[in-house]
Amino acid sequence: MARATGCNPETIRYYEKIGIMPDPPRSTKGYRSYDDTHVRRLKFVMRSRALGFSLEEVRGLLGLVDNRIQTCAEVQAMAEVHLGEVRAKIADLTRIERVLSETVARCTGDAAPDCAIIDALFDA
Amino acid sequence: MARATGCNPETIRYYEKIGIMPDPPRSTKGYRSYDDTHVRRLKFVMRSRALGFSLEEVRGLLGLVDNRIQTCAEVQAMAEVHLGEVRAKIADLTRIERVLSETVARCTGDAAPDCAIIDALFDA
DNA sequence: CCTTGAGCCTGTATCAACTACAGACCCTAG
DNA sequence: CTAGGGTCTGTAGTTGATACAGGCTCAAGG
Repeated sequence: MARATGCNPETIRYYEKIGIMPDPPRSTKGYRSYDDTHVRRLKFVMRSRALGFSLEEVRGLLGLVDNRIQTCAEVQAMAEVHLGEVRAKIADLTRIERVLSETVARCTGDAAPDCAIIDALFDA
Repeated sequence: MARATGCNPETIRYYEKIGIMPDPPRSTKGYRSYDDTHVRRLKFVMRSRALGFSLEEVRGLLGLVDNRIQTCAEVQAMAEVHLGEVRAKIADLTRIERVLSETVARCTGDAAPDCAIIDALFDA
């Protein structure tokens, strides 16, 4: 399954341990054997993670999936909360980017004993 | 010092433990006593952290400060590396934001048994 | 047939950057 | 004199994995 999905084997076992992935059936020697429902579920998890959902959020999404919900309103609500968080992070980082680039721009980069960046960090 | 800086006391002790802050002198009863060089240094750390520098990066900056560097080129280089990382994170999150908002927009939010978001996560 | 290398198994430790206690001590105000 | 807050040390928890250690199994090559 690691090869099929590109997911690290240890990460798959980790997902199993925390209950994101179900305990799969085992061979007589104890080896896990997966079918494509597992692969499908793992890909769902990986895509959700790639969109920045936390594992707890993924757990919530999977719970909705597993319970064969009748409306998609809950899913939409979760996605919108997450979207808000993503936008907040972008805003934070953009502010940081602005301050940092302004500060770096003030730096001459030469052999001067004073450094504008250090000064800014000390005296901002 | 926690009150003076807004930094959590346990965080200050943590910074001391990992060597970001120096071991301060102690009162006879073992209480730490700080002066304004400590406050100044802690504020430097807090500002650096607020700009997204990791503690290792902060350690590097402080090392340059402590060693009374002759040029600010090194500081500038560190800041530019960090600025690149910040910009990369913004790009990542912007991509996530786009995909997520497109997906959410496709969701009707009504009582339909199919959810566009879940489908997208399964079949993207 | 035997070895070698790869993969799998469990369980534990590690990372960043804190935060949250437990259990003890101390200090000040009412 | 006591009640509350703050401080002290040391340890454990958080998120999302990743990295072993030590052992087992399996397939291919010599």
